[in-house]
Amino acid sequence: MAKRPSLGRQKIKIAKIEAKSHLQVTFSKRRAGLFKKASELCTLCGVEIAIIVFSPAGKIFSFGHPDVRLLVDRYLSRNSGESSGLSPPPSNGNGFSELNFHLDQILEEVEMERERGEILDGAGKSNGRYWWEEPVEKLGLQEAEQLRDAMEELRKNVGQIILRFGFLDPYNHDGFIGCSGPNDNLEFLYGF
Amino acid sequence: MAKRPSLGRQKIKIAKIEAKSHLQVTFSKRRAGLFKKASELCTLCGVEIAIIVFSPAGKIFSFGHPDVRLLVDRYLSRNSGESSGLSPPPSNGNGFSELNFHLDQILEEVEMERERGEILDGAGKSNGRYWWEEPVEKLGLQEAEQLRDAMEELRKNVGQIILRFGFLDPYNHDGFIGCSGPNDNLEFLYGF
DNA sequence: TCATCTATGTATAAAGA
DNA sequence: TTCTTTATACATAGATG
Repeated sequence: MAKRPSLGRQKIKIAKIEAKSHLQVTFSKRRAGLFKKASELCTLCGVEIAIIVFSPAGKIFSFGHPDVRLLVDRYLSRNSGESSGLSPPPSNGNGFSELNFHLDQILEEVEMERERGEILDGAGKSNGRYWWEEPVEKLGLQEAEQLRDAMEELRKNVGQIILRFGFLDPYNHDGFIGCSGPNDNLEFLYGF
Repeated sequence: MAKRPSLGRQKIKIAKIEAKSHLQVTFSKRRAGLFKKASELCTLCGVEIAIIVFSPAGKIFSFGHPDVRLLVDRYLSRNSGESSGLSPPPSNGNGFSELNFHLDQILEEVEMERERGEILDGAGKSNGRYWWEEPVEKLGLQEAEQLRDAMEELRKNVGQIILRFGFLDPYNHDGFIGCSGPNDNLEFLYGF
């Protein structure tokens, strides 16, 4: 009788998981599950959702539809009447600033994808500072190169639009309006 | 074989619910479920989570452990600082799904800008559903048209990339991986 | 609207590859 | 270790009060 190939899902107590390897697995699974649920809720009910998760090491994972910062800023402005001062959108008083910020978001996304491709291109080196960091990438090299090229093309396209409208400081090629500087993409390539 | 008192849970397609009463019920249930999942993740893994939900009517629901405002401020300071990274994308453990979601976000942004142009085109009737509708009147019509065209071009560009990599179901123009399109004004009427 | 019930879909804890 | 598999816990669609 009864030699089970698996015990199946076991009931667990909702309390802090102490075993680190176990915690890491659970975190990854449940984080994915949480984001999926949020995504479904967005689609089913036509709502907008932002989720921000800080790991114990202070790393950030976020989900946002249509955009985390957009929703966060709206949340702050709703709850404090005026802009809280912590909220990024620079107010130039002409309406362009918000649009500017918005496009900045797009550019950031594109830039991240482009850099992602570059990272994939070169031998990805893990910084490995934390025990939960997972050094993995599933994209094949060829796919990564294609993606990088496609993203580069897209980025140029966005850049033209932005330049056309004068959204960027012409003297600062790295500096986008809202945020600037290269981002640390390693965080999002490796878990937690 | 007695008659079943209930059919039990039925499988549903993840697409926008059109029936308003049904939508309301689903929203309430799944919102509660989402917050519960977040709560469990906080406890199990010792992470900090903030969730902000905007209903189509603009009503805000939020979850935060330890506190939404605290986490939001931290998130913004992280992302505004010159040294630290930008917001990481949602991490599903699958590289492609992450990328897919990212491109979805980009598409979403572009789509919003495109609609912005259209709204501006058709004589400024602002119903205040989106953040950008307030300052929008300050944009000149000519600028708006330029923007619309540029965004349309960009959108096509993104679409090509996505199709090239097969990220989207070519037969389903609404169903992106992460989230679906922007809200219609239908549920705008319902108070949730 | 809001809670409850039931049957079933889905997420996931553990173990295996 | 990362990905699958398995069995089960949990979430929830639809009906009902």
